[in-house]
Amino acid sequence: MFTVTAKLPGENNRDYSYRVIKEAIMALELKPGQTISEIELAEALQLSRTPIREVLAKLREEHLVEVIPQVGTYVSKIKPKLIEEATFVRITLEKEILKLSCESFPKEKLLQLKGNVAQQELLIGQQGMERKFHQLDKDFHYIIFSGNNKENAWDAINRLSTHYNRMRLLSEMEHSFNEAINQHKMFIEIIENHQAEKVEGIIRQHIIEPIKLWEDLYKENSPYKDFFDHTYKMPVF
Amino acid sequence: MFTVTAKLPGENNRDYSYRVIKEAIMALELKPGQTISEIELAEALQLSRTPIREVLAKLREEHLVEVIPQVGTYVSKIKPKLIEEATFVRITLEKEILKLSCESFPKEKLLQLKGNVAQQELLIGQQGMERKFHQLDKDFHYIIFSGNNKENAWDAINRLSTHYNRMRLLSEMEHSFNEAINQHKMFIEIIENHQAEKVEGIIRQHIIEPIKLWEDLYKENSPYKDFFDHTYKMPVF
DNA sequence: GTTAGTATACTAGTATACAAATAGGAGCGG
DNA sequence: CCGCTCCTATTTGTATACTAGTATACTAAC
Repeated sequence: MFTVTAKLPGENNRDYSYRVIKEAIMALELKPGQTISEIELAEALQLSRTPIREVLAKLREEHLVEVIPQVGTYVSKIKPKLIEEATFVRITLEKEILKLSCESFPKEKLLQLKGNVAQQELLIGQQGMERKFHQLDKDFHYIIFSGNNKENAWDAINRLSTHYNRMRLLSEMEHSFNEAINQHKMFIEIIENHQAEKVEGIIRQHIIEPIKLWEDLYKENSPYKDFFDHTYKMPVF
Repeated sequence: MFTVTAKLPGENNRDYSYRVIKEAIMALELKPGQTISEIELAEALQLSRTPIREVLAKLREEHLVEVIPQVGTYVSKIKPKLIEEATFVRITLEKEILKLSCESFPKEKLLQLKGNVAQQELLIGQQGMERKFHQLDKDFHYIIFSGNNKENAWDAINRLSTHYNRMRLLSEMEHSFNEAINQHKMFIEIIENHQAEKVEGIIRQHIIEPIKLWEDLYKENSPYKDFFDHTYKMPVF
């Protein structure tokens, strides 16, 4: 049904199944709109329904599944409205965080940023490294927030970005991530040289770029058409 | 143990217990640091542990309870770091939303805002109306976000504001909310007259004002001292 | 008196049995 | 052939029994 990785040490069954199921949804292995029953999941993970139910409750909070009582559970289709709101929140908060970083930023975190980008560059030209790159990308932005002591703010963004990130995966499967890496380098430059005036432009670009072509994925003749919830109007960027 | 209100129609046991337990925590009826066992809660609500467990998992996500396996469940103490992050996120996002509102805002929502403020004014001078006022206050800000189609952004703020809001309740139990009502009126004025340049000041004031005196609550000789988690450093405003 | 070991009671984690509600199809009457 | 009714299979919702880890109070040895 989906990739079941090994249970990590110190992980209880709930945390374990949360990790595995969420990864499957975010990697589009469990497809938007697909039916998933509690029993199916429990059997796939060799567990009882109890921990699975608690995981589904959590995923429902993140808009990743929808539960209809006595009927079934579905993977949420990608909703344009949630993409738009995530975009708004990310741009607004990340702009402010980057400006703060221009005033002061811990040296140690700056080193972490550089190390992270170095790892990103190692992936250039390789195939099938999308998931690895996405993890590094998320780490990169988390480091910036953490350098400003705003870890929970990043968590809030992350929870709201589930639909944005799934769409981004679709749109990047056919594109390279060179551009994103260059932008990350510019982030570091801006922080190091205190160029707060450059923040506005680069942030907007960095966040909107990956989803600019999303109309192609959304429209009638796209193979991914059914992944989207068409009951919501498509916002314009 | 705590106030158990009646079950609303169409509410399943999980939604019901979530509402009741969260209200009790947010109203400080269940005190920060207090132990609450699943069995206790189940008995108080006349339910089994299953729905209670799912509620506790949800509340843990919102940083409202902490679960230590095989030991117990506690109401989270108020953490300065979470207050600071909530303040940052609220100021940043709400500033941007109010600026957007200056460009355009639905007439119908503007009427809702005015109706809401009218209700707030009816509470002036009355005692014990803190909870009612807080509900109206939350509604007021929600209406603004909803007028910009950013309902989920508000939800994200709200989830992050659980510690901010509990502290605010403490600090307002001895103060009036006249000032807040006046600020709400100014919000409406700003939107109606497109005075984007006034946004910055009023937002900062509105969000920081209620927690300015919080050092009094936090320090050694305060009766509420134990409500706070002193392992975190206190940020400065 | 102090300390190490042990029994016990309490906790959350998990599995399972049962209830309630819905959807879909078989069967029947028109 | 169409439409209605009822039954059944399947789903999530709930309750309960069991497992395993933890803290604590008690006991016995030093």
